[in-house]
Amino acid sequence: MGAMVDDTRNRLIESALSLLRDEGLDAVTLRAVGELAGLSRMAPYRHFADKTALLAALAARVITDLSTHVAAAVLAHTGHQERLRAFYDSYVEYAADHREEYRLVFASTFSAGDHPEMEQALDDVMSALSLDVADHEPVNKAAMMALMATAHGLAELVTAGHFAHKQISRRDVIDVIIEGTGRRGRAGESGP
Amino acid sequence: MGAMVDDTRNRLIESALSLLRDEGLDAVTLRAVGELAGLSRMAPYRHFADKTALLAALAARVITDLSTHVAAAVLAHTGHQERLRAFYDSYVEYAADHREEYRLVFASTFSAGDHPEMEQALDDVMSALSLDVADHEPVNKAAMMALMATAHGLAELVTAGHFAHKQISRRDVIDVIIEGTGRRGRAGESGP
DNA sequence: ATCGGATGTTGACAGTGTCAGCACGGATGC
DNA sequence: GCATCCGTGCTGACACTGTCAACATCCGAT
Repeated sequence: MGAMVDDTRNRLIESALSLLRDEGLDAVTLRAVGELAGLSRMAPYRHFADKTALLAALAARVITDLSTHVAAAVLAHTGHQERLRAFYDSYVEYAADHREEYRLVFASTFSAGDHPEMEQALDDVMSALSLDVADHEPVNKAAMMALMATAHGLAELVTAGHFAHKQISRRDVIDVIIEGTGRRGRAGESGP
Repeated sequence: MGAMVDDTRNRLIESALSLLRDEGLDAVTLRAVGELAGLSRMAPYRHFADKTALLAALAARVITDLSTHVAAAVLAHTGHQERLRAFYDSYVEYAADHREEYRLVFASTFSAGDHPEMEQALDDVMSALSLDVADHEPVNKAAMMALMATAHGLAELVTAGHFAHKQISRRDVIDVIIEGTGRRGRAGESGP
């Protein structure tokens, strides 16, 4: 296939990421991406089926970044409660600090299940993070899902500005959640 | 201002909603909306500042619908645990049955805080629903936020297809969540 | 040396949101 | 009664987008 591990392909993703960060999703146009990568518009079509394929690849990259960030934070703590807090804190922190990127991952433009690369990245993140949070004990799938749903919901409310606007601190909300979540997360009752 | 309580304005919103439901967000173009309302393209501009303003108004409408649906389900039950379950169930159900509409509400196209009409609708929903769920006892803001975050996170994972694809039932995940959430949701410790 | 495929380029096109400018119609002033 | 104005609607034009075709180039295998 491509030259050295698909060099230009990565350069295109990197260009798209840069545009997304600096100027928002609207600025990520194929023409702009191509130009920033030192190529012409249609160049991306030699590496991606269409624009959404490029965005999906970019989303996969973002997911990996998020995962790295959160995993590092979680593993820096010991004890279930502490890791759980580190998980929520770092997850929301990443989303807040990388608003445009985070929102891209859940953007409505791709049905998520359409792009295997992205689906794969999401699966990896979920199982890996759940394992870390639960101190590497087996985790049941439903609990894993609940964990991710809660984290994501928090992140969206934060990136949508529903915290800053009101007089609510992230910390308080996470406290409330942990209070309830602390007792779950390990293997247990249900499971297909 | 407009004629009878802004008749055409509502007709435009209704047309946009119809398009959104039947053909997805991409099909909601100003030209199509105008035509479906029996008008020309630029007509919407006499009632909305630009396209995102129309979408925001539409989103506000969807939020109200969602709220009605969930409130009815919650109030049909008694007891904290039962209402909590009804809340999650009906919320997720609405999102699953009105995928495109639900995703519009949290679409990245508007920063949410930009459009007061929508912000207002969201605030109303949150406080009203939280009150219902908590059996009309005072609710602390952080708990309210936690409730909404969890419900929204669940809804997004469902509409993104992350449940159907895997072998996980909504029910199991909601069970796990309720198990932890049951003890919160009332007024309590913290406060601004 | 030559062929083929991968990679990249420009031309063209339909579709989009939006800015101007013009047309109508009813309410309001005298 | 007439003039005026403003809310509402329309078409024309424009810049920009994603994408299809068709053409150029280069490098490795035959």
